Amino acid sequence: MADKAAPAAPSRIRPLPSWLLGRAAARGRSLVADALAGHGMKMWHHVVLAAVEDLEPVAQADLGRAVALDPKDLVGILNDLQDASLLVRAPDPKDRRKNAVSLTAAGRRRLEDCTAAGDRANAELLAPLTPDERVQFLDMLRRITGAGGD
Amino acid sequence: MADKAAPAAPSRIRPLPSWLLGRAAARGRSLVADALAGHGMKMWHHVVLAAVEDLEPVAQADLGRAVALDPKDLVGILNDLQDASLLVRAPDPKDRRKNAVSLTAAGRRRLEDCTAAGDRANAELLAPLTPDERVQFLDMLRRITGAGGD
DNA sequence: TTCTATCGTTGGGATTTCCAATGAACCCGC
DNA sequence: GCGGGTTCATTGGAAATCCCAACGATAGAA
Repeated sequence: MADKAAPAAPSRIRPLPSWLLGRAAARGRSLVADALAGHGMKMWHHVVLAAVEDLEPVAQADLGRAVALDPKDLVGILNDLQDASLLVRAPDPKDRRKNAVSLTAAGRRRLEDCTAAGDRANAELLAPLTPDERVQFLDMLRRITGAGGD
Repeated sequence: MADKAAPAAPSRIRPLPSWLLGRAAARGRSLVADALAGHGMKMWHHVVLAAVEDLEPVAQADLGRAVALDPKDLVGILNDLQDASLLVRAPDPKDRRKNAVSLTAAGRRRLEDCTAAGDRANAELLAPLTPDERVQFLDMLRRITGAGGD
């Protein structure tokens, strides 16, 4: 468990915020991916499932725009989730081009499981920070991501 | 300029630190990539060039371990950098299996350019933070990446 | 009607990341 | 010296991610 000696990055690279940020994000993604894998889900499955909960019933195009996912990739995700009976695609009587995507009861339960798993992974991710620091950290992240503009 | 409306992530996903971290890291990578592209470089080109500066003369295997890059990918990066006359691979007389990788004068100049470009990109990335916050932010990132353990 | 745009879907390309195998060269113990 | 195991640089390719183009079907506007 300790033989994964992470060598220090080059001296010019190590102090770069973008580098640290990339490393931290990679750790976060790894933790979350592991947690979700326990429920047979991947990150985008979780994201799409959560988006459907927010917007249901929702057309695929709107869904894709909501999560900034390519329509092609969304089809694959939705196929996976529908094959697992976590959501359904129903024809929209108002517009026969559209699929009204909605969660199933199993989808809602799975979403709860994934949310719990994701929260645990994130708790582990932020474990090195004090509660006050976590609040500050998230606030800084929101500002950096341009939550207010661009 | 405002038609790049970034839709809000799902309510269950948006507050996740791992999600924010991923978004912030993506922004950082994008900014740095754009800055480096102006010098015809990519992120790994910059990282490898900086690692060579730290370790030269260095064998490729050691270099790969230092930056945690797959040997195959390192070959491609080194080919690019050598084709651009930024570094040289010299046979190691002590061990004929090894290539002693060293910077050229042009490589050193390019590294300075990339460092300046990277610093500018990172300044833009952290622009929303006050100087004090930047110090705190980097400290938190270092702790999260497990700079002190794991 | 006809023209334009959007829907879900399919196909494919570019990029990144990772693993396996090769031939050459090294080191160690005999 | 000489085998056995290891490391070196390199090659080949799988898998995942991301992005763009096009299609038939459908809707809405002129």
